[in-house]
Amino acid sequence: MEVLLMKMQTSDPNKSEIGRKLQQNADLNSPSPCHEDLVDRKEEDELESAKAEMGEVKEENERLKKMLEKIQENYKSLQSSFNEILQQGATKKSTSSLVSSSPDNVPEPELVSLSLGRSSSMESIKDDPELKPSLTLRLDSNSRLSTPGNSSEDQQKEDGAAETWPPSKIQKRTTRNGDGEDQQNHVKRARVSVRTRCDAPTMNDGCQWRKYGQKISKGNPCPRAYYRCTVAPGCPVRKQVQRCAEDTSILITTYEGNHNHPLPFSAMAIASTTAAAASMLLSGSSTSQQGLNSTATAKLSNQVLNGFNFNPHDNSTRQFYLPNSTSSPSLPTITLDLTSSQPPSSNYFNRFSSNFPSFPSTSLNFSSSESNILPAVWGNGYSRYGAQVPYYQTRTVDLSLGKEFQDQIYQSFSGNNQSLTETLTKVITSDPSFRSVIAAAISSMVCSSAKPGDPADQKAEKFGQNLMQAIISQDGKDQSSCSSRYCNGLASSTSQTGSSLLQPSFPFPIFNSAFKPDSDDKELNN
DNA sequence: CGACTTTGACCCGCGC
DNA sequence: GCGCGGGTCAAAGTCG
Repeated sequence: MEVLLMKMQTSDPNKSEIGRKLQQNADLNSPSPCHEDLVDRKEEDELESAKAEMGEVKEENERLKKMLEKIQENYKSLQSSFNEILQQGATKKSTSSLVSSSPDNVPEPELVSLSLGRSSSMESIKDDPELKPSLTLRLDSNSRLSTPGNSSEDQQKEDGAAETWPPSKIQKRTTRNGDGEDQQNHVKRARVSVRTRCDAPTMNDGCQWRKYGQKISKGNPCPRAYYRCTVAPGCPVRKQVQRCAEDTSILITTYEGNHNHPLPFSAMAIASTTAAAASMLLSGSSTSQQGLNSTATAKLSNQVLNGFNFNPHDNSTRQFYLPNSTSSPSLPTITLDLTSSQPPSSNYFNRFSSNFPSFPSTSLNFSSSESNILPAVWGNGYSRYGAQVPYYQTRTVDLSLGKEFQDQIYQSFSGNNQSLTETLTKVITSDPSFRSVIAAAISSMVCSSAKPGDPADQKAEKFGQNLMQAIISQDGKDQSSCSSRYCNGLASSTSQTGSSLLQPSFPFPIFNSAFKPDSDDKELNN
């Protein structure tokens, strides 16, 4: 924005200078000595170049003006939508609580079908109530956004919730090792399992990992490898890598914990996505009476996580059961299934790339399925290896987005309909948990822009910033969603050592502005 | 030589 | 109490 203003300002001096030159040129048209002809030519050249320069600057200014207008429009629509939603928020909450309690007092299954992939293959099992597993994903979580005002104790509790690894063992082990971590909260833990097609032994997710163990787990001939993050000493993040028994081309990477250090740029995508997913899961299990045994699957396009190096080569949507060992029944696990890729032609966001050349081939592949989608890992209630996964009766929270949503987004991007931000706002604000996932996905999109610094890249980045700022400022207002917590989760530990530590790893002002919502208007209005 | 991997031993929780 | 299985440790080996 500042660049634009500077350029607009600098264009005026150009004009006046050129005017002066024109005047000089007119004066010089009168007969003059021969040696002055050379001076004339020089000045003519200068004039020509100045004219050309001016033209370029004008064009650029026009472009930037249009960008500015569009951004401002988007911002205004976002703001008005949020205001609307804020006003309606109280009524919505009461109605949703009414809806959730079924009239016949039959406890409904609580399924969170966060289906960001496009799959309808699970419809076959949707109607069987026994097959509906449990994920208590309470969207009106009691958890509160950790703001700078919050005590560090709160944050530690929150951190301990998501970052404790291993759950209870480490408590005893750490006494041996001397790692003083807060292991109090054994209940709030979450794993994020990412299923990808990958030929390499592990996915390149941008982080540094050190292998500390390998085991042959029961039911899967492929050994499971244990890694811990070595980016910073004492980082609690672990990951398990194991190939799927049914299809060895599928790599199941299970992450647990949040990084307590600034992340490499390339690791942002996966970290934010998994943190969002984990946070989403925890927001449910934290408030659920019965939801400790929750498992969820979020089917994301395999291109959403741009930090990954893997090559999807299978367009078919297949369902797999995770080995019981991977989807440990004792831990809430959310599975990001990236194995069902889509042909590029069917991908709306790929189509956007024509309008936004700097957008990477990232796709938010929202499900077009109209139904509740059961995650692959749930299957028929039993893992393929015979271990029963106990389910609890739960409430249905369907986050799957229909084709209408896709069309709206596409049309918005095409300029045929309401603005994209307006559309996204409607969808995002309709569910706080979904906001976190959107924020993560968008961050990964913006993160991976190919050519930093070019105008289109800045445009894309601005868009992401606006959207995410709106998302998180909304979070800050209702204090109940998890997207802000996921941001805090990423930043939480750093806040103990210094608030500025995280900043380099988050290229977006959004993460900073989340803690100072008042700055939003100033920044965007400038 | 340091960082990383391998691998057998060990610890612990859980189910029977 | 016992055995099983998951997860971790740590010494030895490997690699750059």
